Amino acid sequence: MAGATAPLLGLEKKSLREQALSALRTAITSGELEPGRHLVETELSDMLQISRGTLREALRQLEQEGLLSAGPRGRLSVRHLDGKEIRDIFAVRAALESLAVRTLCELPDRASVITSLCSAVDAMAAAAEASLEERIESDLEFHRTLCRLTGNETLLHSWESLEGSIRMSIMFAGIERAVKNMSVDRHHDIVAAIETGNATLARTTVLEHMDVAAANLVA
Amino acid sequence: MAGATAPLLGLEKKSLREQALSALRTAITSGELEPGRHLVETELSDMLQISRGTLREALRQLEQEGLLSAGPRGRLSVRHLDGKEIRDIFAVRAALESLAVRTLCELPDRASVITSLCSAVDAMAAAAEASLEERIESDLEFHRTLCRLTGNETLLHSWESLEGSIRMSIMFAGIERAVKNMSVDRHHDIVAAIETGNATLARTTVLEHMDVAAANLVA
DNA sequence: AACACACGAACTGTAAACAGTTGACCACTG
DNA sequence: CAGTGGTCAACTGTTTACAGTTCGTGTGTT
Repeated sequence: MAGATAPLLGLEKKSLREQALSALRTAITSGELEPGRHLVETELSDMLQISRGTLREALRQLEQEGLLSAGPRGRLSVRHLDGKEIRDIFAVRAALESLAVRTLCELPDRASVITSLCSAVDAMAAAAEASLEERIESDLEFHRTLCRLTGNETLLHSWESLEGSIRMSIMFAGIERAVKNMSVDRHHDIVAAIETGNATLARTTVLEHMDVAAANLVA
Repeated sequence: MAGATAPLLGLEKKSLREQALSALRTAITSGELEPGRHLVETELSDMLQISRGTLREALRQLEQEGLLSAGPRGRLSVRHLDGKEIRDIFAVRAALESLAVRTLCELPDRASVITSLCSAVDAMAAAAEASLEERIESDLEFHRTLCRLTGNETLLHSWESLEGSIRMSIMFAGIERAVKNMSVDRHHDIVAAIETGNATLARTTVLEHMDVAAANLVA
């Protein structure tokens, strides 16, 4: 997804490392691996049916994504988030997304951008009655799209580096609380603000959205 | 540096992986490994005197830091930056540091923060006549301190993830150009803005600083 | 009963070997 | 001479084995 090879054919053969990465990410952000839990390399490599070397590469990546925290002797454990950290994460997220909308506002032709964003909002609306997980996915997809459309690869990459932490925040706070932030209207406001081209307005809208989201999560 | 073990004693025994990481980072950001160059694992592991397994862990991290880009079949090469990417990187950096100063402005007791920042500026002043490399270091140290003092670990981590890219930008543009941004006055302005507690002013000061910096680099 | 020491299990750090795939070079053929 | 098929070397993905370190545990002594 990051700097991936173009899948010329629909077939995309993922390496074992990537499979392990996805599996672990899911396990952590779903709470299957509870926060604070100590991870034993041999245990995991047995569980995932891969060798330790391969596993360690994946663990390094998760560590950098902030899903794991390193203990005294290189011992890894699932990161534990408290309220302050969640607020911190959302503050950084707000800064990034605020840059995103500002950039989008300054774009010469916003028409195609608006179109893409609208379809993302529509996807959210369509998922409104779906499972909680799917609603979260469509919400994150909207915000990721916000970053992607800027064409700023660094911005997108930074946001994606934060995505794991965001998911952990949601998991930690409980999905029910998180879904309160998924209002379609609220997201439509963001798109509308971008459409006007008023960077200040767009920025304010995003910052408020994030403030509310963080407040809902830690409340 | 990131989530490192507390070095209870001054002695910090770095693992081979961390040593390799530093060595590679230095080699890349110094231009010793020129942009676009293909990296061969066996070659590097020979050069660094470490095994491939250990090396690969370090490479994953560098990849995530944006210093390496992945080619067709997992082949890594040193990332090549163009003008747009440099501007993009500095836009993200600006967003992060702007959050930093805003946070610092809202801090209850800014006195100790100001003290720390002043000593960082003093360090820059002291290095004003030193080598170009040292001036760059003290400059980056100042900005890193900005993020660290907020107490927002996520912010600091995000900034550090970007640090490699920032160094590459500097290298790519040529150190001589980069040093133009190192004016002590300019940094003192930032500290002064924080001292007033005026978040808007502080933010503006940082954004301008970054704009100028990016402009100098790609000019 | 408390302390000291030694043994042992559990893990991480590191190295070396194996397997599979791709791309290039070269000979052979129409 | 162009095109084709095949062999070979280079690299990455992955696994297995080994070394070193730390922490707990149990035993023996005072």
